[in-house]
Amino acid sequence: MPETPRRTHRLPGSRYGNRPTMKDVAARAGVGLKTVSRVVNGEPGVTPETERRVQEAIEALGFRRNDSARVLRKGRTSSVGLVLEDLADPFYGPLSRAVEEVARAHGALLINGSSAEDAEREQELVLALCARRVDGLVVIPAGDDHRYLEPELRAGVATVFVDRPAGRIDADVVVSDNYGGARDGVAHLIAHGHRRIGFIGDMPGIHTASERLRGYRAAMEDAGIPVEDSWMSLGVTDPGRVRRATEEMLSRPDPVTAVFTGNNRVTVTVIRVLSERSRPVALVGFDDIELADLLRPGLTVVAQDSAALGRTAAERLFRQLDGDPLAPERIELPTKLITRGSGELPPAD
Amino acid sequence: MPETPRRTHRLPGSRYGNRPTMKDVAARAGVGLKTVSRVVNGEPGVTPETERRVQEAIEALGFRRNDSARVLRKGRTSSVGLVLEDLADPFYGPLSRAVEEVARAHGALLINGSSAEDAEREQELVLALCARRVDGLVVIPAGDDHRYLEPELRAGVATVFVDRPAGRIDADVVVSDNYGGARDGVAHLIAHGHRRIGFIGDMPGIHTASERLRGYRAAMEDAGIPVEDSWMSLGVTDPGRVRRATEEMLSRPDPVTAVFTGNNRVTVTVIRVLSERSRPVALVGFDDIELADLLRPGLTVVAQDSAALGRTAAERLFRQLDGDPLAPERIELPTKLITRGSGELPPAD
DNA sequence: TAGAGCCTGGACAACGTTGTCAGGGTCGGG
DNA sequence: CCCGACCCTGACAACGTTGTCCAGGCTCTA
Repeated sequence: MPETPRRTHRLPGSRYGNRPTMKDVAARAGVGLKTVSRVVNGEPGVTPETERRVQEAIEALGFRRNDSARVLRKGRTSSVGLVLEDLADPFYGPLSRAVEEVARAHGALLINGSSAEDAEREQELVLALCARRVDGLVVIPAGDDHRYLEPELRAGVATVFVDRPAGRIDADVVVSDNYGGARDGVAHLIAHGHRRIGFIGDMPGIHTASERLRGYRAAMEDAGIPVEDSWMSLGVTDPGRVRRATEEMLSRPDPVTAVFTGNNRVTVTVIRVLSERSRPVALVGFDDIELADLLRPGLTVVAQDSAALGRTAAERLFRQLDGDPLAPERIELPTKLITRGSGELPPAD
Repeated sequence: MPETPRRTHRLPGSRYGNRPTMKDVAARAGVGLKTVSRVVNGEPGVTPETERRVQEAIEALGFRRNDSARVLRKGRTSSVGLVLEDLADPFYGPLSRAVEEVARAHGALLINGSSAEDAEREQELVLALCARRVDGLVVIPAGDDHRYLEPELRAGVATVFVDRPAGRIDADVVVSDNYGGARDGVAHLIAHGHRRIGFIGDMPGIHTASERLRGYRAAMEDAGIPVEDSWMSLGVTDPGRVRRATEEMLSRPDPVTAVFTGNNRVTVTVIRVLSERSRPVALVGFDDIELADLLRPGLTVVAQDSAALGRTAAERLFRQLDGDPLAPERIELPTKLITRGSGELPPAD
């Protein structure tokens, strides 16, 4: 007695719009399934004549291999995830591109997303990427606790943090020398005769911000200059408040004669404020800015090489993936002081 | 006679680093596979007690659902691909971010890559994305023949082109009003008394470049000014050649008194050249530039809203995905003339 | 001409998940 | 007390691909 045929479980509607599968190709070419697979993957052991027939069928049907199934079988997705703060921030453009180029050289695609500086959103993104089984992760952390990544690390997801270190887990990290860069920048102002130097930066809770603040303090201390609280403005980045903070520093009885700004957003606003004033104020900013050389005076900056950050991180990632079980390491890239005028103005006392 | 047990086909080494599967979770929680699936997906029909046990096992094992398998089963990847020219170009930052935000609002991730203005690389990327079965594609085309996408379109991959139209296929496209913007920009110069106006732009093979050139010609014609060939420099974008072209226009017996630049890379170089000269030359550039207001004179530009391009394209994409079988359409977004000084300089005759 | 060995091709299981369906238990009503 | 309705749970197939293994046909040599 023949079994009653089991009802097929095909999904309703157009699954992938009903794309042809290898089975369809095989049927059309009159060969076996595996032979199609061999042709598609360029494996040896297929006669030219058979290969031609298969190619023809592929062409005719518009077949395209389904990588989801391939991934499921092979266990590798050939893709890496990049989580950064904001894709639209010009600082991250070269970084993303560098990661992409390295990934491309290793045959991998890049999936990326913006955390918008929100720890929860960062975690959500990272875990979504892990669920897709990206081979590796490059993360510019927003939060300060990454223990949620522990199971992933144990499972062998290669991970490299960039720009800021990971929180509460042991992982590779690639950062700029924020401390040294800020120290050099401030020392540069001191060398040009300044003693009352303002610092405007982000919340010290952010690693880069606190390192840069530390560099500022170190340079001042090295020069034997006691720092007054009123010279520092921390946790201030939106244009309105930066403007107010700058004006305050410049309007006191003993105004600062120079300003060191902790990141490019702050720098831009400060330039605007200073350009409205007649008395020249020296300025050195952390992070380079496009067209900085065209301003009058040219903008002196402590530049980090964001492409190098991305490239270094991605290369480290693929070394992990290539099997070396490397001990987590902290890699620090140097910054570069670029003098263009604004940092060389003498104090207007 | 008992069958000899078939050799298991487990892959060598650490597949996904041997991550736990639902089966493992089920075993540990002492429940069935499907029950775990139900808990993971928040489906109804599980008693709180059972759910608790499952959650516990998930936690203990560090289980994370494998989306590759899920995709294979469900036929939707919840991801969209974005192919652009260069992730590092500031013009594309806001565009990418906008696409990402729309995708996020629809629960999708963004996979993106740079074509580096190379048609072959564009195709390679697009097809790789199709193999991953992205639900949709946003493409800034590098090539001018997209017939290779026909099978994909038939298979139901939603596709929207941005910034430039697709070549030789019928598809949605979102572009800026390049023609109108350039015409307005040049007309603005004419209105300020200029008659000898230079144009420096990309190869007319690139759609945006030819449209902007067309706008330039139209404005000149509207004003009854015959255009001399020596005023136009086409297909020139690298700094060295732009510099030479600019200097040439300015050193002839009858030098141009104003320049219209066809994109931001060109604009930047021209600003550098002009800033070295004593005689003021008016300038209007296509594409806005950060800090354009801080230059002296401020830079007058025809600005496109790159975030709006991305947002519009992505929204259109998801409307396609939500089922409306929309007829392919061309959507044109307006540009905006922003006057800041450089375009209002009078001719120095 | 037979046997050994190679080459090509195909059958089949397995990857980890979800949809379908059926079994078993509980509860309430007749 | 029995039956049906309902709820929870799990067995099983299927998604499309690739790795393994075997069969059959061919060539080459003795």
